[in-house]
Amino acid sequence: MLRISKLTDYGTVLLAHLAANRTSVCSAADVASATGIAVPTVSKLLKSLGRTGLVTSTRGANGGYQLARDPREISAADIIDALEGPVSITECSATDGQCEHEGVCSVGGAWQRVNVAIRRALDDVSLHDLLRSNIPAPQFQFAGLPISVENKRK
Amino acid sequence: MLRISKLTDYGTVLLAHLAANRTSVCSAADVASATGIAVPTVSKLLKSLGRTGLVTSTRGANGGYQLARDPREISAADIIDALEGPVSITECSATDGQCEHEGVCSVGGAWQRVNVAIRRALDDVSLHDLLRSNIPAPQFQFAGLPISVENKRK
DNA sequence: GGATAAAGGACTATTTTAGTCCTATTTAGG
DNA sequence: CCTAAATAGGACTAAAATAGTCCTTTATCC
Repeated sequence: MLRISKLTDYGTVLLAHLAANRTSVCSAADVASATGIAVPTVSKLLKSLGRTGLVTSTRGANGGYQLARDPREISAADIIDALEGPVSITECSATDGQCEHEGVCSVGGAWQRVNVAIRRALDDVSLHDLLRSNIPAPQFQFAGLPISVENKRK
Repeated sequence: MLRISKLTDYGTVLLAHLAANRTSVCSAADVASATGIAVPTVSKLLKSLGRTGLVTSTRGANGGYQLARDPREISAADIIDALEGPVSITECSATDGQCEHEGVCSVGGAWQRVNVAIRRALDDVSLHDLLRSNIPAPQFQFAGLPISVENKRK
């Protein structure tokens, strides 16, 4: 466990697509069909990424999204922060001083240091790095169109 | 976000208590009253920790739990593994090869490396380390008994 | 044999996450 | 200036994970 949410994982896929198409403006629908993730979900994610400044948006006809800056300048921590709020391994370390077990908790500050270590690991990996390990993925297609595999049950 | 569950956090507090009382056998009730965490919850956690070998248990009258090994030999990763299953930042990296987006996912292997970094951070911190940062905690007491503050709402 | 304590597991409630949809606003282009 | 194509924002629902409780069984001490 200790995992990022599915949505954050999707978000990374979306950013990867935008990074691979930096020159063009991509609509949510474009990105959705390219990645196989449902349109409403893509839309929701890109909105969040827009609010936090990882992508820029253009409204109106021919509008869409673009990566806001170089993939080297976007870290894994940025992505997680944007979609899940600030990285922090325990509740305490986020809203510090508010822990209900404060009087009893003998561990408190301990996790903070773990947190710093994790934070550093996440800061050190950029979107560009994430893309480099990209083995060009075979894509499921039918009649030339990528097939959405979302919502399939195991 | 990207946090450990509340139960794992509690688990660490329990282990900290056992570490501080290595010489004696502590019953679940003892630990509960010392930490202010509800008995059934403590019991559930200690059972899990027993199954995964972080604590040893003695059944019957005067039974209870003891830390299985030196606090230096128990890492944060061990604790998380015991209570949440194997650390892994995405679903894919846990049950690899089973991702439903496999054909479309261009990011896959990327998170794995982030995962390794996090894993390393968690392996490097031992229960003993967690205790060192322990500022002796003031405890809420009433008539000499520690007060459980669990289930208080904000 | 009775009391104490863990083992195991079933069960419920709560919270979080995922996913959808509706309405308003912005912009390009005929 | 009207229409179509987009994003913005937020309400809402459904599903899943988490937290927490309780009950029954088994082991051990005295």
